[in-house]
Amino acid sequence: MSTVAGQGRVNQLGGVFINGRPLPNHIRLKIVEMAAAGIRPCVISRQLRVSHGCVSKILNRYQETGSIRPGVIGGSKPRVATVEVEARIEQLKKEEPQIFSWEIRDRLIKLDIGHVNFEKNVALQEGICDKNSAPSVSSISRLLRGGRKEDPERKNHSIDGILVSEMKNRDRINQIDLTNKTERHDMGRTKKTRTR
DNA sequence: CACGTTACGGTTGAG
DNA sequence: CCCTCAACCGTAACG
Repeated sequence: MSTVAGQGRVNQLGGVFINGRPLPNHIRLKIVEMAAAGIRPCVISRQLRVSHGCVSKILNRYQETGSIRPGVIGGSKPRVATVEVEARIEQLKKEEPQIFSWEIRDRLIKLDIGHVNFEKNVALQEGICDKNSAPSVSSISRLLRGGRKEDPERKNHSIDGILVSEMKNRDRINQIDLTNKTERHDMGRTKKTRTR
């Protein structure tokens, strides 16, 4: 194990942390275990050398989600471009090869006015897309530039799976029996040697 | 004093 | 391949 140590810093309490990164799982677990044992947050903070703000946040999150894990970092929201919209983008480009991406976007927005788009409405209701509901210019140009590497069929089920599992977790809040459950959900964090 | 909240400087990753 | 940018991070400090 590389144990690359990363950029470790030391906080006011003498605890080690990596700026911008979540606290390691074992500490998060410890925080929740101690709280479950009736230990006050301020004591947990001092003993584990984790800022009280962080203890507060983790405990709070655990109460409302039942999960020890940090939130999902990075990435971007699901594409707002539906298959319909994508088709339209490609069509516009074919009809007028010299057209600029921003013009396509512009037209997309106009075309959508007064035209009820079911897929779009669903996306809006689910907060997947904003009031503009038009793909970004960069997204359009990338698509046109041959970026076509996205799997054709959406795989929402995986997301659903995650949400469902978190919901189940939530049900366990009532009976905190961490003493023998040892919550081991360390999903393999395959370090992919970033070169950033 | 305990602790909820948030500005800040930071990282991540899908698009 | 590189860039963008919104989502998240923990600390420090305020109230």
